[in-house]
Amino acid sequence: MSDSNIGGEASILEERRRKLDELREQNIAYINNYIPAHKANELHDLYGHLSKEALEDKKIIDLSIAGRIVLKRVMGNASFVTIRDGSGDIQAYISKNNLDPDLYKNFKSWDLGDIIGISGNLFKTKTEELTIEAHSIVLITKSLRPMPEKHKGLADIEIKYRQRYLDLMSSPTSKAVFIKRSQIVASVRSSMLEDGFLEVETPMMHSIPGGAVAKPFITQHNALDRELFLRIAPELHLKRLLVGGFEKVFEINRSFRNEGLSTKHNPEFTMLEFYAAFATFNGTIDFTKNIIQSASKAIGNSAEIEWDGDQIDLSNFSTKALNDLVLEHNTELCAEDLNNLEKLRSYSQSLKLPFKDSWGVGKILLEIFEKTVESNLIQPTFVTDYPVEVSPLSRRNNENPSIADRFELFIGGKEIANGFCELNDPDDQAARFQEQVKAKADGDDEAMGFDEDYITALEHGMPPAVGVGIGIDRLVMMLTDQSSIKDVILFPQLKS
RNA sequence: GGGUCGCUAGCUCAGCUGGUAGAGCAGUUCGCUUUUAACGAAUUGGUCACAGGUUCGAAUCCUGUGCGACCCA
Repeated sequence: MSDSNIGGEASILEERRRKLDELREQNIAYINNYIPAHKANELHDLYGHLSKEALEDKKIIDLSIAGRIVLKRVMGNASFVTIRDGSGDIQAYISKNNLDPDLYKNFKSWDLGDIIGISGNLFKTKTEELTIEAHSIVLITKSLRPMPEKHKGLADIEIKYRQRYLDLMSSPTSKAVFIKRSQIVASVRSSMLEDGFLEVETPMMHSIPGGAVAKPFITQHNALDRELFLRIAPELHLKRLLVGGFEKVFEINRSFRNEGLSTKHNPEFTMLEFYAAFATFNGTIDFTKNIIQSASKAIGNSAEIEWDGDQIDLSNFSTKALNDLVLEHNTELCAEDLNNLEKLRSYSQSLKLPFKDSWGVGKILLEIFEKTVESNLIQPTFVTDYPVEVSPLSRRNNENPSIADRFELFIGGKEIANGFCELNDPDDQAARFQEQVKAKADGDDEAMGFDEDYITALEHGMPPAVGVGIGIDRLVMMLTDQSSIKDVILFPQLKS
């Protein structure tokens, strides 16, 4: 023990190592053959409702559980410990009377964080708490480092993310979010499968980044001596599958975008994308709504949820055209202004929006929409009639070729889904790629490249189709009332 | 990139207009056989993020750096 730090961190660790050394000497360190027969919550579910007397009459004996000591109350010759396993917490009563006296003495030196096994009988204390009366106990895994503070838990947000296991072991509410995330993904997946979609996996390493407007990560394939890009979206590969004859496909997996970190953006994030041939635009809007409602139900939410202080009614989705919303939230503009480039330019400058000479009416309109409308769309709203200019992969509307058959879903002021009728005219698609290439040359590093192979695929004929992308991380944030994406991703990207 | 706030014991946090560092938890020791953040007694533990400056004297005031959080772009 170092003289300079008696009682400090070093001595805390040394004290626990000393205890471990004793276990090693007795050959009982890190034992590997303890298989508990029960889980904490299973016992609560089966017996929690019984009264103290009824439980005594039932004589529930020979139970065993294993988990981490999270609370410990020693009273001379008897003690209570709270054990946390994968399912939850349960209390155990450990009395010297029921154990070898030396074992009880050893038990008193066991620490918070140690993983132990307990077997015995079930009873209720005089305050009616379900408790295991221990007849044998065993220290399964010694913990050499102290757990987070037992009342307040982890306050250091960086440790919470970098050492997520500490957060999970000490915060049941944090753990619950990730359980719900899993249930949401499972629900989304079963919505897709039940509707006859085929789950597929397409490449994450692309030769040409495409399918979205974003900066890619660049990586290097050594043997091929070639640059590759981490995908920014799976879209173009999924649509190649429509050409191949799969009519309903989906993928739930990671995409990567090389942008800053924020409470709403993680560089790697999870998306659902699905494509259905011969589907209708309105039917797809309806299906998207159902996916979200089912996922919310799957984690036990009611129709009304709270997100970031907003009350959101998930039973009521509305549909509005983008132009109507822009007019509604910008009373200085009239309908004719929305086709007037000069008017829109001066208006967007008055809002101090970014601006480029190359931008047409559509792009400026979208900037105005994002600035003045988006954050107001608290209740679920499908926004339709997007400009073609900002929808390089969408089919043109039959009546109005300057708008796309496209929708975006906003809830809580945030974009949750993006869907559109897919462009399957290879010549139109080639022209749109050409415009993207030009924008890239003009310095737009988010613009797409020209994907010749994809054009070839379209030339073979892609059936008319509708496709949708749903940001799973944001969906989980919404359904679990989290305001930071870092709280729904187990190991979020952090600075440095 | 700009602004605001933070960094004190292993953990969670106090520490006022400058006077030389505190509590709770955890640890250690003792007592206690139905506790509930168990309790009671004692005790250990600090390069006050780092580097300068002002001052007789700096955790505290000033400057810079690092790390982090939030807001804005």
